[in-house]
Amino acid sequence: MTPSADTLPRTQRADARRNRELVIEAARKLMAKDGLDAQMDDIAREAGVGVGTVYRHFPTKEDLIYALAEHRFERLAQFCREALEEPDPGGAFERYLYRGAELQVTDRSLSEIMRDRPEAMQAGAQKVGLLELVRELMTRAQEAGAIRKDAEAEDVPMLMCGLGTSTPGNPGPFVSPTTWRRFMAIVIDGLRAPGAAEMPPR
Amino acid sequence: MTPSADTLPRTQRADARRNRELVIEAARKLMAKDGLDAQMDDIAREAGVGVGTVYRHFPTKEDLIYALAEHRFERLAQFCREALEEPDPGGAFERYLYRGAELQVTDRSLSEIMRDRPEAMQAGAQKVGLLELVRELMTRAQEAGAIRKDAEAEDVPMLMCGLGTSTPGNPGPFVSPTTWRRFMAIVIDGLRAPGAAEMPPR
DNA sequence: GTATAATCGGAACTGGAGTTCCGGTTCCGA
DNA sequence: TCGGAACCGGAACTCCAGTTCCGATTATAC
Repeated sequence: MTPSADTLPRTQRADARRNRELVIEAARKLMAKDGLDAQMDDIAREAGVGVGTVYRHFPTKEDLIYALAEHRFERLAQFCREALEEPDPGGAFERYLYRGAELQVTDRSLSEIMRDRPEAMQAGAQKVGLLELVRELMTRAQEAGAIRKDAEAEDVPMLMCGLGTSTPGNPGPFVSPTTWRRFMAIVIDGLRAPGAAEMPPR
Repeated sequence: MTPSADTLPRTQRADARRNRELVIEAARKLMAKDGLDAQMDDIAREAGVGVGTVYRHFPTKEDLIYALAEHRFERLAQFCREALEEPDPGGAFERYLYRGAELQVTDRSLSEIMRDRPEAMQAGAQKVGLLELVRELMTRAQEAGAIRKDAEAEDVPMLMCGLGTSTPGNPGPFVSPTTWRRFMAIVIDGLRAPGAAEMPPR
């Protein structure tokens, strides 16, 4: 009898691991452009593998979306960690919002996950600890008096959801930089305001 | 020879006209609940007619969506006209934003049209003159010093697009009242701010 | 009342996207 | 080097939602 009771190799084969990465990368690229309804066949082709291979790693398209969600939220978490290094709390928080906004405007998959896949979003954000990171960033900014006290970390996703949506002047899936920057300017001023408009408790 | 050169009746048959209304009303109801991918068969059943009838009035699902868009934007236009009656310009504008927000949160079709159907939105808004109405409402508020001068009517749809999107605390298609009211409080404070954050020109 | 053209209903058709399946291929331990 | 388990590729299948089509029905003019 071999040392291990179950003879299955603990780690998957090298090519399988590599292919998994190729698929995720292909999904990231295509879904950034076409949104979550990029087709599995196209993703497979982009990755340079067959559809069968995609389905071995991700039994369902939904599973692939979950994996992608985690990947994208990890990116946002990185932004948070970098912002936490900065000395100025208010500026750090606002800069994070801008970087996040830019990512969301550039990547359809991210905004569609936030819009249409609450569970995937929840799971992905949970896994990378995004909410806590944002909360820390925000609390600092509040203690520095940079933003209103009654705002909370949970408000951020809703504020950001408005990005990545088309507007009359900007047909098509991607909004122009000036458009979303105007939006962000208003939101950030709203966050700086000392709560003039009464905000209902969460 | 009959008085009219072409013997075709100028108006369609009474039952046809009635059925057209029934279909639009059914689409309004179902798409408010299920979004734009409510199914044609279900809409027909809800209207109490056959699918064939739906397709005679609206050769394509897209055509039905266009008709619905116009219907929904007409509602927003009504809100505008009512707001224009009010004496206080700032309050009127803010009240309009809240009524619009509530409609958007209640009606998935409206937010999905604004998100995913730029042309239908453009056409519908154009037809009911919504942009001009909003502009008038906004200009008044600006002249009264209630909101920042650098905001424009075209910014409104983008601000409103964020509504009707799910957030971690609110899975499912509809957001809770407290959630969207928090969002609106921040946006309105951002609109009241005298432009502290630099806003790029449109 | 009757002719007739417009309208209706819904079964059947169609195309597209997710998923399955299995013969062929490749990696890895012995 | 060699055996075999794991993995790969992609044609084929399934399912579903939009659309078509035509015999039955009904409103309207005379």
